[in-house]
Amino acid sequence: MRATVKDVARRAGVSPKTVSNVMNGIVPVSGPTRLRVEQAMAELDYVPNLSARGLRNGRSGVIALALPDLATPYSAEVAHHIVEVAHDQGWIVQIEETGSDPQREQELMTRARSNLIDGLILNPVVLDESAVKVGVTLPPVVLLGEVTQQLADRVFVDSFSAARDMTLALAKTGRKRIAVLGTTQGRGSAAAIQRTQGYQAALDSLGIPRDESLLIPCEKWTPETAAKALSTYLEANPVPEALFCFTDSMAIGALSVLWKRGLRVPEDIAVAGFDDIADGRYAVPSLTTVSFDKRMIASEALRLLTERMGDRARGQRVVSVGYSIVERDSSKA
Amino acid sequence: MRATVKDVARRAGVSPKTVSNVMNGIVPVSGPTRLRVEQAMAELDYVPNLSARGLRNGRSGVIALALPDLATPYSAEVAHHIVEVAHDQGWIVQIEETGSDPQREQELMTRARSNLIDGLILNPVVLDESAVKVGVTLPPVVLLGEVTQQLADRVFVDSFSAARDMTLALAKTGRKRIAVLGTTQGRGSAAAIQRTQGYQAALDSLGIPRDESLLIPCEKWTPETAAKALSTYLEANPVPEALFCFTDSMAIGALSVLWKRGLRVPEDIAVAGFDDIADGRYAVPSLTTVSFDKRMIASEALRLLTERMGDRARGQRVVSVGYSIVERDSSKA
DNA sequence: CCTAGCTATTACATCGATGTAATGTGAGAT
DNA sequence: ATCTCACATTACATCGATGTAATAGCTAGG
Repeated sequence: MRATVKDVARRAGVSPKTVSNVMNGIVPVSGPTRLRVEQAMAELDYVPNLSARGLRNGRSGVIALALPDLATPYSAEVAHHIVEVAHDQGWIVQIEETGSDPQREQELMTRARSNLIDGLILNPVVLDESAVKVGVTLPPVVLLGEVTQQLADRVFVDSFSAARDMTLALAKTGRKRIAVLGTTQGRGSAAAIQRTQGYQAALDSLGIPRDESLLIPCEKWTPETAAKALSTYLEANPVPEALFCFTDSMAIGALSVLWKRGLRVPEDIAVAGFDDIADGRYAVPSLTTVSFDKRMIASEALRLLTERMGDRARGQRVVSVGYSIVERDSSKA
Repeated sequence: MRATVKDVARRAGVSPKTVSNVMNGIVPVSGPTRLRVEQAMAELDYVPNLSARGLRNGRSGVIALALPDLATPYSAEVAHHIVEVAHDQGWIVQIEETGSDPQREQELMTRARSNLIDGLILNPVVLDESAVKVGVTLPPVVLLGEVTQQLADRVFVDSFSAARDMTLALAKTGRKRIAVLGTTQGRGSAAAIQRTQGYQAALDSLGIPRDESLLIPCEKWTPETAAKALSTYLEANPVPEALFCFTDSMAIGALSVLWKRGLRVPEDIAVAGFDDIADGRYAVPSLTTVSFDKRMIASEALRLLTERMGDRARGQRVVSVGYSIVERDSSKA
């Protein structure tokens, strides 16, 4: 049986509350008493019962991190940083996967409190804003990434500007026929929409006419789907001069397809991605991408979350994390 | 304020215990009463307080998953499957990162119970067996992967045999000078040792003399370190005919280096990995690897864990998950 | 019409930690 | 030596859900 405060108290010859006081350090405890208690705790290998503590003070010390799919390199990197930062601050992180299911995203937003959690960091894909009843008091939530509607605190990278800058960078190497991979048809993710618009804004500013046939749709942003989409596209269309993939994962799928077809990158076609995942650096050829500080995203998200958990909420805050265009071999002039 | 059983009870005109009975379904509740209670729960948007429940029955419904580094594609894939399987079974998963730190691995093994968790799935790298005091009652733990000493239930892939088979497969394409990347110097991970031995066993069985100079050490198994190790190696040594990397991640780093040096894969050198991560399929060229069913690992780990959490423990169980050699472009004859 | 023999429901205590309010202990002032 | 006053410590109640044991409500048999 595990030791409780009572056991420690008995052994130290004090009351349970004093043991508690030693642990929390709010109520002062005299030197000798504190020592006796600490020794007793050590001897009994005492570990506080977080359920009991959580019950008593209404806080569990646990935050939830909800991502579409942990196996995605991008999500994995974000999760890694959030877990690390959170642990440094003494938080326990519990993982939820949404599978990009809007309903699941919903549910997590509104029912978060159920699972012992004090707050939620959610990376939504298709959050159906209309479904969130206005006025419903949400638990402390921080959203990661682009969202069409401002529902809660948010940390994001300016996809529009980044996509625009990447398109400009590709154009600067002399390529004019720049295709994008990852546009979506129906109700797409906010990120897809913004990146497409950024791309088009760049073309407009360069005076390059928009060309519908250079938008390669790809609903799911995975290497598999990207590879398939690009293969299909190349069957029916001429090879573009450059290909801007909306994520590095898709770019990796694309590189694979291009190589199999004997197209040389960057000689025949330049390729770029978005996210700067670790594997992009080791892709063949190394991948030009939009890079940003994922640790910063993690720490900012946690800052917003803890602030909201601590104080009363005051309006909705938005933090934009900077980005940079990293040109590697895949887009060499 | 959140609704409690008391509120629901009052609204339904019954006692709190009856509400509890409705939820748990163990004690029978008559039809009409059950209906009234269910309606009251719905109206109040009642969500049970898991802290309180956890306190009362000594179970939290949470298991911890401890991995060296979530950002590693292999870890991420494993985590994904475990989270998915666990959720299907109604478990909440909390993430811990060990950073391959033996002490942290220790701590998690012995103190697991502290963090509201009912059980632990741990993927150790260098678990210093000697430090686990024999006789200390461990919480329910399942280890993933190779371990030198049998400390707890375990799910693993037979690294020795897999490495042997992969080496044989590479040899069958006519290559004799087969190097391995990922051997470790001092106290290496159990996986490193077994894979090295499997490789050597294959050479022995083929009558190929062992060649120390074909063991390329690489302590950390990441693309970065692998790339550096291989670069350094190639400065001072002739190019081997084949390169067996102990993980796909390392293989991806290796492919990048080979490409940069103008070495063609598989014409000049064949490359193989281990783990069958998603990105390997889209590597350039696609990566030959040791494949195994990660979902099976997840579900077996969870099975062992839940069985142990439920019943009394009876001895330590070991589950071996099958593997297969998947030959892709990187090792074409 | 009453009671044995059920079953559905209830009151109460409990899990472990901690806030509250009351008690105990000491030093310093007179 | 006595009385404050400050401060360390304690007893008790509490958080919310649920097991236990007792009770209320019911049907069927006599």
